[in-house]
Amino acid sequence: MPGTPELEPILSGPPTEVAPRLLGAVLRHAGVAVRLTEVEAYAGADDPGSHAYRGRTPRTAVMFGPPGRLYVYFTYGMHHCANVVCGPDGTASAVLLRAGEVVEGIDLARERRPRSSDRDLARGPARLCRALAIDGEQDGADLTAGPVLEPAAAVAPDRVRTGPRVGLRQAPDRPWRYWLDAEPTVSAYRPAAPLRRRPAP
DNA sequence: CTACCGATATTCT
DNA sequence: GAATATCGGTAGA
Repeated sequence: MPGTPELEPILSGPPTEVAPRLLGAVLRHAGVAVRLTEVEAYAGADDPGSHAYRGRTPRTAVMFGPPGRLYVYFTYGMHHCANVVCGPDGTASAVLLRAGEVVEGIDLARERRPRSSDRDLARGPARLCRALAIDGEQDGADLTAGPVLEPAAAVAPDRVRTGPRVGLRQAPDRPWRYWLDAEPTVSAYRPAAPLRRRPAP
């Protein structure tokens, strides 16, 4: 189809290079468009924080496939989160879409997240999926056809900030979270949940 | 704002 | 049995 963006140059290379390229890009699906303001890199076999670290499972199969697809997983028994699978091929690397700003279809997004402020509509990986109506149906979707990813011009390097990934106990030393400075839609940083003991009987 | 808690599929121990 | 790439509600400072 004419005008379809060419994703290959954007998604080739290690996830730590792909992630900052995705900042400012727009993901469109089901009547809503979100401009990405925060992402995280996951490097597959060498990365203890990655779902792919212990090898392929039914859940993670898409990450082991070709780049340019969406990896959607279901977690905590109720939420979906979306990643862009990137290259090089066979490495199971991906970039988690953590947050963004709704730039189109805001009324639809408000319907999908009724008690949310506009700022919070896509602030957090599961909220972003809800606003875009992304769920398990989109796992493995081609990003030039299903949910559509529209790359942005590279943002100024001094607008990109990095820090530790959110909610991970593993590999906290890798500052692989990337976000745009001074964006209100960037999600709040939360360290990994501490171990919680079962209450006494 | 921080802190806790419940919901509960998938995966691992 | 227990942890997890989370969120929304509630309670409190």
